[in-house]
Amino acid sequence: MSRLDAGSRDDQGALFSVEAEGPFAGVVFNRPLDQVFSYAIPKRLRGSVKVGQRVRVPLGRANQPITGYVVWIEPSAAVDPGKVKDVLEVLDDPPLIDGVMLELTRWMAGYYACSWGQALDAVVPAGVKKQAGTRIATCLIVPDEVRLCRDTWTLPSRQAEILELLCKAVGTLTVTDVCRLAKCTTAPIASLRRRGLIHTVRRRMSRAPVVKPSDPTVPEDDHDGKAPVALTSEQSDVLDRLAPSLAGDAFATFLLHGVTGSGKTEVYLSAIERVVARGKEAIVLVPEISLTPQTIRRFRRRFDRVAVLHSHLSDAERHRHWRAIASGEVQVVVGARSAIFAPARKLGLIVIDEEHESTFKQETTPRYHARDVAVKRAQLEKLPVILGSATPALETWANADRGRYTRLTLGRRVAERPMPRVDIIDMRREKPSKGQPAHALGGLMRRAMAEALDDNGQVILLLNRRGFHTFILCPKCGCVLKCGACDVALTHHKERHTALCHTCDAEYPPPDRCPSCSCNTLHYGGIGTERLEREVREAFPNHVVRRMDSDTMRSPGAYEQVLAAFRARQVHILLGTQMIAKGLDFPDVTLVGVVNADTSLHLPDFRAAERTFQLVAQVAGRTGRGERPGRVLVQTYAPDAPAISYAARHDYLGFVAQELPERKKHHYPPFGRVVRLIARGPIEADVVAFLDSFAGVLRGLADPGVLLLGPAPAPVMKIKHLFRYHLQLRAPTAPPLQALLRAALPLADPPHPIELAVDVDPVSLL
DNA sequence: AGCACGCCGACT
DNA sequence: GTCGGCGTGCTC
Repeated sequence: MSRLDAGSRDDQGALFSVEAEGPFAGVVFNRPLDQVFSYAIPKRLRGSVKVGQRVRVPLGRANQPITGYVVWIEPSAAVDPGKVKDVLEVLDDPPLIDGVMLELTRWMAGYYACSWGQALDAVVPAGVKKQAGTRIATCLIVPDEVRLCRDTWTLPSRQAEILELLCKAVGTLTVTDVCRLAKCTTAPIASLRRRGLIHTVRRRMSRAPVVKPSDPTVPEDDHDGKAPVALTSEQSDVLDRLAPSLAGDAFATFLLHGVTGSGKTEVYLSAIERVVARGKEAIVLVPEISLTPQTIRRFRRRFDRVAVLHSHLSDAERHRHWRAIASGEVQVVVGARSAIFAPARKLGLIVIDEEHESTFKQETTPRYHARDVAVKRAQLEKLPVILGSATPALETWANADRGRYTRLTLGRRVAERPMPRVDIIDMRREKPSKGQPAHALGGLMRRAMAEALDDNGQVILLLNRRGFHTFILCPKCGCVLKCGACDVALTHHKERHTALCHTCDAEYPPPDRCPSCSCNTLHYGGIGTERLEREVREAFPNHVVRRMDSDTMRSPGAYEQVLAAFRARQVHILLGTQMIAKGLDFPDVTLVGVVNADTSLHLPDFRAAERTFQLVAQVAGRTGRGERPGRVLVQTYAPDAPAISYAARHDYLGFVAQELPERKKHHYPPFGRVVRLIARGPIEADVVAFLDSFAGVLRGLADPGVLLLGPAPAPVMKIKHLFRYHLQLRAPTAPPLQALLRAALPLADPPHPIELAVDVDPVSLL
């Protein structure tokens, strides 16, 4: 796009002869308007409007002022000169967005079917847009000639004092600063100003930076990530393969396939060291759940200037980090999904850890996948990107097979530690004793836990379901209690004394009568983490048990506190949802138990098997990480399901070999692309009618290679009183789908209040 | 997406 | 006669 660098030519605009006053600014908006609008730059703003800034401009018949992004500067407007309006105001200086980000967002707009302006708006954090943590202050300036001969005037004492203060101050002082320092009102300042001895400028300034005390809950005595450890031979082989890319300026994508415990992080750190040594910067994306103080410390120990972008930063903190990164003060940015848009200007490397994680996919518009955006950004900036995982997404694996990504393998754990032995427990044979409520833990699991604990080991138990009972059923009429707003079964949370909807968080008093037939024989069933915790406490009364799920981890710092206690061996059994499955590294864990491997296996989603495999393989990797060997027990009712049996053998390749043909059969990724269109609205019939008619439009426009399925009710039919229907478009490659969306979406006109969402490369089909 | 324009129904 | 319903079409 030669137009993108037109910004550098804006002062030459006068060379082009145009009838209206040029140059013009091309502006896009956070609206579904797929056009770039031209605005004239008025004389008073000549030279100060730059590409990548936000501007206020009038739009529409009412000339409503609206904020837009300048995407280029052009010598002449491509529309009727009579229609062109003036830019009203420039909002940012220096510009927020650089040329690479403009190109990246433009690609996102095309790929994810939104407008350029919507993509841009999603990339800039709210705190940056609001300029949080800054305000416009009146600064007091002493002209040099006054400063040099200030003794020549005789002034009232207050004014003399203030003038002296201003001359000696390092940096500029504001009116409020002076009032505070000189303990005076604004009156003497105003007098000085009237005499012409000082003048004022209005300037946007950051508020006094808040000094944060270091977090006392974080223990410092950690063993991991001290000085660079000696690399294993595999690690240094991998690094040798990466070396040319780390030293050069070429686009390359690497898949780092490393089994759990093989030391992927050490490879990242060493790779980053090399690009930092060249004066370049790196972005490291990790799933939000991995942004623990431990991870962060590991990076801070190796690099002086690390910016960490959590989801819990305040607007002001986020703004400060953004500015620090943009001004080159940061070597390494570590963050979750949105950190891929960090405004690093000398980027040399991008790392995506746990690249298979679905949290990299944004579930609101624009529904981008940070891994795929990362690869695009790397391509635009000509730099290497490393995608790391023990269980790569099948799409990534296929890209490596096709030669688009370079595969690097860490097949062995560090220190020659063996992979833990995994045993599958067929729960169909573990009969509960009659009349007793079902137990979460079978006899084999209990014995293994007792052995591990007796042997001074620690235990991790995974159960991917929150709550006490997971359903409430009426045996008389057969109905399952559902949320009033959603098509979702309620979960009984005993501690909170509530029946909870996990979709909309609505709380109901736990009923004792069936709402439809009024019988009082309601059956509470199913086992969640809360109930598992009680069972474990009863079975192991002499051991300390801690539960980790989003209910117990509500207060900030709770997560780290529990992990610190577990590390200090004050806790013997740690149980929880998938938040305990990933990335934890505790050397004394000798047993991992998967309480129910089947929770995600039967979901109506083509990735159900892949997810189950990943979860079991990841949690299995939490053991055998120290001197002592580890063991894994997996309870399941589907011991023959490939997802489970291959995970038990640590056999990623075997799983892939069996799963890929299944995908191929149905033209699912990686053998084709999927776009999902979701319509939602409060009246079911209207949603159906709209999606039916839009499906007709799509059929009329689609070329023969595109398969259209639906409309059908979404698996979760109703969320927050809104009925959801969807349809799927599938094609062997992306371009026909892109073309279809481009042609059809402008014709989609969902009648209010129906909304239509477009999900390109959906990660969840629920 | 907003917003104005415009063309039809029940009210001072 | 006019206030206001929301269908249509445009936005530099």
